[in-house]
Amino acid sequence: MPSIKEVAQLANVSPATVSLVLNGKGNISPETRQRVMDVVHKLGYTRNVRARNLRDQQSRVIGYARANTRPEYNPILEQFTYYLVREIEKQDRHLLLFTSPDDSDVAPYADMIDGQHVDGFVLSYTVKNDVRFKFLHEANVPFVAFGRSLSPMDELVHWVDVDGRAGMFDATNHLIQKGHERIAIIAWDEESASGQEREEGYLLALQQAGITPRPDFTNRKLNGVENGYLGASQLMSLPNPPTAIVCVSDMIAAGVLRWSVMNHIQLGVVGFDDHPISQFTHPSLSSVRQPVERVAIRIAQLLAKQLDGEDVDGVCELIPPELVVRESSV
Amino acid sequence: MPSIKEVAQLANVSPATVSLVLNGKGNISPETRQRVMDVVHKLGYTRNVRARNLRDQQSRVIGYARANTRPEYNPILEQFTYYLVREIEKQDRHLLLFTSPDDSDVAPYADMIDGQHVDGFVLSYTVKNDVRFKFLHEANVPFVAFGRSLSPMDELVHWVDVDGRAGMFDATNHLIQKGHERIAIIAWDEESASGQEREEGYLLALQQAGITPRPDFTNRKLNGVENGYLGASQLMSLPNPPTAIVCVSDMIAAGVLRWSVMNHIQLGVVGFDDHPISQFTHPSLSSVRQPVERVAIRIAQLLAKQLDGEDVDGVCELIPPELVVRESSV
DNA sequence: TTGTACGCGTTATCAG
DNA sequence: CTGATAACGCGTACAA
Repeated sequence: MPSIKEVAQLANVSPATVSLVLNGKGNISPETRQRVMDVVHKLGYTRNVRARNLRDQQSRVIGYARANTRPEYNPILEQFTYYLVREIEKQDRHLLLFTSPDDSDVAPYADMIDGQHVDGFVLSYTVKNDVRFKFLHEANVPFVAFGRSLSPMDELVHWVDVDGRAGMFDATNHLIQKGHERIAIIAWDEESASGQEREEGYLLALQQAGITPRPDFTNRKLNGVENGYLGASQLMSLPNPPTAIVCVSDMIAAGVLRWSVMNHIQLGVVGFDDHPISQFTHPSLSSVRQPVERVAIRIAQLLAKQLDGEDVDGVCELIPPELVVRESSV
Repeated sequence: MPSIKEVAQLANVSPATVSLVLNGKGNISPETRQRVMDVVHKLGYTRNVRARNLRDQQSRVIGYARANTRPEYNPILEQFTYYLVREIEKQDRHLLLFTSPDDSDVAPYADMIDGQHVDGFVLSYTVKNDVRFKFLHEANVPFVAFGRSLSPMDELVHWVDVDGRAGMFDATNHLIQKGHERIAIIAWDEESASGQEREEGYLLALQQAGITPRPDFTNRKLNGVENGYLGASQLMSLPNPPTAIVCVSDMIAAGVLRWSVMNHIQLGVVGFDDHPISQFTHPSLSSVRQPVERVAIRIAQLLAKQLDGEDVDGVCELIPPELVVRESSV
């Protein structure tokens, strides 16, 4: 692996000159420039990124944690990660994956900072009062979150989120338009920031249609197909049961669908995420599609701004999702 | 961020001494050692990993590419990535994600090597005669592949794979035991190494049962639920159509299931991967479960061996998968 | 254009 | 036997 010194020797110039040529800086005569470039090509020289980063006191690496508390898999985050990497590479940065035993554990983040492995972070799976927001903000480490903490910290930090309230409002409203009046929801536990948003959209749509929400129509479950099945069976054994169910995720919705097919009871169902399999469940599942690519791109851009020192505090963006209507809600 | 120099000054020793203490090397008196450690703790000093890596000529980072030619998502690889990161962290290494326009494009790999971002690679989505094998082997860069190339290169490099032949043999044999005689397969294109293995298992099981394979019973599709649907409709319009279909992936199998439900035709179906949704399709899907965690752990270990210089050439491992029987094949 | 110092930790060499 | 000095890895910025 040739170094800048070898190039300098062969080109009869100083290492400094080579550096300037490589970076298009300084006043270098065309001949010298040419001579240097020739040697660079002949040797197949490529700059040692690590040396440069050491000097610049940066790593040009972004950290992104995968929590292991959620073995259920998440196609949204998988896509998100892909788009994120792609956008970050445009900035000549890279994405480093690390694990976190728990989303509310800041220790792995501290380790990454102390080891100076990363210049900043992307967070996902945010929860209410997410401790990472406070920790990273106080540590003065750049980061952008996919999702909010629904706390005052949201004013101070950078986040991009899908407007779950609008999405669930649309979903619920769509069912109302189809004639449903008894609409239930299967939501996550109250700790989930995104879950809470989606619930609010549901309630809002009911209110606007003059329907009084029934407390027993809110069923809380962890994510998962089996939990959707369970939730549906619980909701449908209520007196005066719902005729339609909105779900905070397609996994849950798939379980609801499964229950309705098994029990031969027609049910309006709308999910959330537009999971790849939604178009092929039976019946196919109406869902709220998250604009994952847009989110990833914006996050990468906001992070780059911070990293490049253009910081303005508290930039945030809410991106509206899109309702995709299929057989489960016609 | 305190440096080793500051620690040295406060402890009244030289930076070298601090380094020796930190690494438990050299002959340092207990008092000096204690004095240094006290200052280290007082300052909250952590070693600058980048400086160390520059000196050691390594990055302690493993590269892993995500190809963007396959927007369909893959829960197996998502899990795989997670387990991989976890195991690699035990080695004080990290996983760097990068994108590749195409699995058979080595340019992104070359870039990562030239930039000295990584010490080695993990490959997945291997294809027949995978060009990356040859390239990385010749470049003398350590790597371990999840999957083979079904070429002579397989003898020279390191790979770990799930025994798709055994898995598909079991799946097919299971259907034969259930009384099926006309069993078709929906496979991938012939470029896919893992796809070919699985086909062989299918053929093997038929042969062993004395069933002559029908060429028109092999249907090739790209992965995806919609393609499974299409494949099923094509196979089922053949004269003397199959009574059962094995599929190289659960995505494809889900499409087959969908077709069979829509057309009210009972069909034995077995998929491959044990996708999380398989237990909740209607009917639930029998599938071949990949031991992803074991694969990831072995890959990380084999890579570590190479990186630590214990190289032995051509270590490879075939790990048997497990058939999970559900409603679609009873 | 170039010499030189610097970023930071490690290790071989050398002095006490 | 203990610990300091200096060179090294490599690229970049500033003064000359």
